[in-house]
Amino acid sequence: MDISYENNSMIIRGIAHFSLSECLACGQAFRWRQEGGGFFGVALGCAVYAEQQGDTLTLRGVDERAGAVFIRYFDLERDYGAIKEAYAHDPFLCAGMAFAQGLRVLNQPPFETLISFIISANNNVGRISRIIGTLCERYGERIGDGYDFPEAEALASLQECDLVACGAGYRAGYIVDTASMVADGFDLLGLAGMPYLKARYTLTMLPGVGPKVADCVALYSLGFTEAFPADVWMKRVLCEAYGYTGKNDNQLRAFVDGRFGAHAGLAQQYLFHYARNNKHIFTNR
DNA sequence: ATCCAGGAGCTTT
DNA sequence: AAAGCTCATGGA
Repeated sequence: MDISYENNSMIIRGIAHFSLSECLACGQAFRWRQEGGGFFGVALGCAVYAEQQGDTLTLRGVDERAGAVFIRYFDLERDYGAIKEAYAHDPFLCAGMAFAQGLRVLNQPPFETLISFIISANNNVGRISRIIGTLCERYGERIGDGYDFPEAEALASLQECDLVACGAGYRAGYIVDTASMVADGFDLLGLAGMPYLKARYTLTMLPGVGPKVADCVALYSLGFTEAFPADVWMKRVLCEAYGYTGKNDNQLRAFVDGRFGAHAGLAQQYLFHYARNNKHIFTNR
């Protein structure tokens, strides 16, 4: 992998196992918009136009100062080839990895991830994106041609009705209350230094955050690759493709840990994307 | 019209 | 502990 900068652009050449469109359109990030041949989005305080040609990724709007955090954002320092080899014995997962060979798990800002996945509860991707977009336009900082995700303090200062007006529905109260706890000192970043299970449990102290949303935050923003967000689709996969018959959260986690191990979250991302785009393989749908 | 969506929280067995 | 009910909203 070779990194260079020119004209306020970051250019990363020689990336293997990477597809920009697969990474940005697989339900883990909600704020990138397809535009021309690439994607526009505001991330990490930069208004970015991202474009991929072969094994080269160009990020317009990212300079040397911001470069390193984007390497991490796209998870480009991780050896996905080695991880795929470790899963080569699993036929169903292999089908998923073959279906989206360039899928990676992004590392997004914790507060944005937290609020986004509180909104995701009992909701669909299209509407989740629309709600978050409205939230950013109304309460986020203007950056270039877009808006950043609002700070915790900004959301904490709102009333429930303000978030209902953004389309958040019954989750409006959860958003205000969770944002207030973060603004009031709940240490989101500190969770990354805890053992996974402790971080996961601590996250569920926040209103609107249960086991699944906690796993999304752990996986997509805190670096816990063993976290395995289990939504309705993943449960279909586990039951129908892996013979899972458990009932509660502990049983599911034990099953997943034994089956997928330390990179269960990455496996989950391949499986989720594969399942959502191949609904015909499930009987329960 | 009815069902569903990257669930969570509260109430009832 | 485990199963059941409800929650706001828009698209299919």
